[in-house]
Amino acid sequence: MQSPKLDDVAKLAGISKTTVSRVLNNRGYLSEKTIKKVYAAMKALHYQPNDVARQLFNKETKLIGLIFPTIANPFFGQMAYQLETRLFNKGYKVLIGNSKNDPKKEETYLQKLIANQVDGLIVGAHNKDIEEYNNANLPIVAIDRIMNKDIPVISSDNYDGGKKAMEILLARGARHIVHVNGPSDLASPAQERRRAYEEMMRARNLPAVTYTVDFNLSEAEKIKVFRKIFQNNKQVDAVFASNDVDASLIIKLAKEYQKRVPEDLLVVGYDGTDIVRLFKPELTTIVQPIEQIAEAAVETLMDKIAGKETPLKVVLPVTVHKGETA
Amino acid sequence: MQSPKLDDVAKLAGISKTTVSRVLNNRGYLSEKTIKKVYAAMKALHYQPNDVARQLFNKETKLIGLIFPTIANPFFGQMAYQLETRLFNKGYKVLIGNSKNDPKKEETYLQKLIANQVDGLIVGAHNKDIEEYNNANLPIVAIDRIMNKDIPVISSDNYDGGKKAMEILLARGARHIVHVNGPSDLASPAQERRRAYEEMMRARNLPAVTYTVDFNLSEAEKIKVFRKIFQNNKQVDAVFASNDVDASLIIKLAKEYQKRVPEDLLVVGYDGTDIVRLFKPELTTIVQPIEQIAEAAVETLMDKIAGKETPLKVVLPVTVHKGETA
DNA sequence: CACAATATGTTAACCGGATGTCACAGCGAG
DNA sequence: CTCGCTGTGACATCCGGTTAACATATTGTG
Repeated sequence: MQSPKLDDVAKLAGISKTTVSRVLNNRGYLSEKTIKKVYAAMKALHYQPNDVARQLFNKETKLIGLIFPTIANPFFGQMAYQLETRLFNKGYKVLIGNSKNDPKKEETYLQKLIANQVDGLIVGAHNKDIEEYNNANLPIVAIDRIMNKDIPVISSDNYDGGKKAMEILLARGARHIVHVNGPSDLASPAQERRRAYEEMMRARNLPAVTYTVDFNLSEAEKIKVFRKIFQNNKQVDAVFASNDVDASLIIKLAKEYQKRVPEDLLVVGYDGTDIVRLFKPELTTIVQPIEQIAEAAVETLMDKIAGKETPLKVVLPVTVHKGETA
Repeated sequence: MQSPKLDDVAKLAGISKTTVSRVLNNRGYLSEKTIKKVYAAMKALHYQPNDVARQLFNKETKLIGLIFPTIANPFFGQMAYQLETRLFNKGYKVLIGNSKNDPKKEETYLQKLIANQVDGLIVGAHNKDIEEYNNANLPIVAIDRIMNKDIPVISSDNYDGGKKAMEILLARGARHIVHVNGPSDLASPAQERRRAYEEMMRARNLPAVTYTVDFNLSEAEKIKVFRKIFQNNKQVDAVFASNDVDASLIIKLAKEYQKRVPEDLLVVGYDGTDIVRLFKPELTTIVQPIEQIAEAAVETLMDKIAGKETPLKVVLPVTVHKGETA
């Protein structure tokens, strides 16, 4: 009851294994008659070539590994979807790993993917100090994360995103603006938003207050941090959040502290996925060009796999989704 | 510059290939000394065993294929995340495929996954008439989709979900309730919601009006259908939607037709993902127990892989998230 | 000292398919 | 008739690791 092999097909078609392989791979001289016989036999047996055997011989798996914090988050979910679609069109399959909360998981994932001989890797996970990437003799592309000098980083224009968010808030008269960002020791281009925030505050002689939440924190833990925003900054009149999930949590919390949005508190989010724009159109947010990022990541990875030179940095423009929260 | 092999490790450790393999697989008699030597050599060479070669010999890949319409949708994104997490803990990797809009893509995906020798499959895609599943001599579990008599279906209690939604709407005095569901020729347990809807309407001598939208339709196409709800049912005072995305679209449209939610129009959604409850807490929705579904799907699949008998149907309870839209 | 248990090596087959080399038959063209 | 192209087969080797069979060397134990 086990699956048929090349030999079985050959026998049924009354020809040799070699010729069947020739048909499958379109090599050498072949007559119409044999080709038809082979396909008929394959159909009759429901023959599916064993890719594992091919992969071993060809040293190419047509597999790409994806490592993200969690595809349950709409930003990464949408990103993974876009990447998968594009990779599929190029004949690749996608092995996905969620590393959230767990550098160890990221590490074992990386090992497993390498062991599984993936042809390349696209990484958007948020953990620190993963040594293995350096020894991974493998085409890698990073999304919104700086890994090492050899790995290309695809990201949106985080500085401009920060600037745009701040311009909106300042134009609406906010002065006590609080910023939320990831840990500053995590090398991520998202730190550029912080730079934009701090520079623009400083230029106006306003105090810059940045709260740090690790992306991997649980909702409860994040809320703990966000409470401090309200408790320690009575005058706060605006928040520039590092993503839309955080922005939503902050808006939820605002009610508890008797702050109406947007009357008493302006909020700008970040990411602007389709899902947020559908579910929470009132949220003003900086929209990352997910499709373009995915496109650039795949193209860059394909180039690396092909052995071509690639830019080490691709920066794509952001846009603004104007809602009512700012 | 290519990756080291078992033989290289053996040479460096000054022992034979066989012994290294023994160390790796923990078989036969081994001395502490050799074990250490082997690990030292592996570390020195950055040796990673080639799983493809192992897979070929063992006829087991530790790969599970996932086929969903699109993980960009929060329901499937969260589901995929939960599945992946559980499968990872059991030593499996996950190959993911988004089949949206495209029966052909589902078919080629299925073929590719089979060719890649996945050990099992979890399918939640929404296409019709995919023959290949029948010949796929492979452990398969379906989520919210009826495939054939041999494939177990994991789903939430759709009839009860429909009933709960209707009870909410009827209790709030709605009488002209419109239902949105998937195509009735698609064999899905979600049709049970429609049955609950129609039975409860009929029991009250109310006209049952069900609109059909294929899950795979684009937003623009869906909106076209939803407009008809308002155009053809001037008296409509409630909508029971088949998912939260559709519910959101309908709420958006309601404004255009001068219907306030919930004063003029009640809306109940379906799925109740974490993301919706965060971004749109005001939406009343039937919450599917995603974690439990994922758990049951993985357990069932593991049993099938182990050759055990499994139930052909697992039904899990739904709950209600009470917002303000109904 | 003999015997069993422990530790390691050698060799070869195997997983399923790809590929290169030879051999050989049929057939049309020159 | 011979050359060269077309079509097919037989065989061996390779990909990288696993495993069974068998041999051998080193210990420890009664």
